[in-house]
Amino acid sequence: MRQNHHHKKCIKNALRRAEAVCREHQSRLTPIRKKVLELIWQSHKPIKAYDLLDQLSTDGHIEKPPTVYRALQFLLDNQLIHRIESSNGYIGCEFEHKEKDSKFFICDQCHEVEELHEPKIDKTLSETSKKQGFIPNQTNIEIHGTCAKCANLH
Amino acid sequence: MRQNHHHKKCIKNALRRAEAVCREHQSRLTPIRKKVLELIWQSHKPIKAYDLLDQLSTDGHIEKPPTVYRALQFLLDNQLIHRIESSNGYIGCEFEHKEKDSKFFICDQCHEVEELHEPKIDKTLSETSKKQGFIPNQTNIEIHGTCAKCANLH
DNA sequence: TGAAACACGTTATGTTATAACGTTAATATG
DNA sequence: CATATTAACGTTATAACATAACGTGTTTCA
Repeated sequence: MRQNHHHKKCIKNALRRAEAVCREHQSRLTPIRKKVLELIWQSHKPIKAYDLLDQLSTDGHIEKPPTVYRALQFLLDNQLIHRIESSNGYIGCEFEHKEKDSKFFICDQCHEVEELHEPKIDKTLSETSKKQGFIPNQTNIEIHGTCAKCANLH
Repeated sequence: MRQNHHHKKCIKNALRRAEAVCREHQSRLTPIRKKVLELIWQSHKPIKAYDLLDQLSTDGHIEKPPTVYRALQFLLDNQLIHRIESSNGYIGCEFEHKEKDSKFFICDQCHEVEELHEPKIDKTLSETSKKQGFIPNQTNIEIHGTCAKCANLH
């Protein structure tokens, strides 16, 4: 797991933030939504919709796709998770953003994902947009490669 | 169409480049691959695999998915096209790159896509990667928004 | 000319996602 | 508090995107 951090804290933080956001937006963190968010936060690797579906299902009851896709949409809309386009996966959002941008380093060895926030990048991109007369609404950056940890293992 | 350019020239250029690349790589621009590349270059909007499939099919003969996906894979491998991850579409590659990176402005109004090449961005991203100890292999940037032309129409 | 590699045909299936409509639960309003 | 309204969820079906696996034809080249 990335840099020995206290992962339970991550989950707790995520839930706490989710509750705050929902309070603010006057929306509801229902049991399904909460459960999906927790499952996503089990790791820093993207998880797929159908894997979530499996984990939501029990012997007694198999959840159907719309259940999980609706929860995912809710969490996306509230900026609590991100979608990784290049792998159809979903990952917890590490920061509070105003913008809906998502910017990641994605390790192709261990599959961990790290969100990046580097004002310089935002600035450069926004300059380039301006130069072209393009009005950006949502920026996605997905950088595939090898993370520091995997690189150090050779 | 973007800035009244000579679109037939685009297609011709693309084909010419494809032939050169294939010669260089000792690979073959077969009729199917060529046809797919031409279809992709019919516009500067991403086209989807199954739309290509429809266009490849005739009254007499319906092409099957592997046909088009194989051609797409070939063109991707040879950096003649890019995949737009956020819309499952394919678009002609406007520049000769060494890197497999793909960076786009995507207009959500008219759906035209413009490839961006801005060394400053590359530089900033590579600095940020270095700082994190991340070794990038492939970078995808997809900036959704409104293009200059659509913005000027209000 | 025949072996090897490459490209394509074909069938089947896997994976990802949404439409549409009915039911239940939460919230707001008189 | 009753009931209207909206939000959330259940359920069925199907759409949209993509690949596995295996057979056949074509090209290349020794």
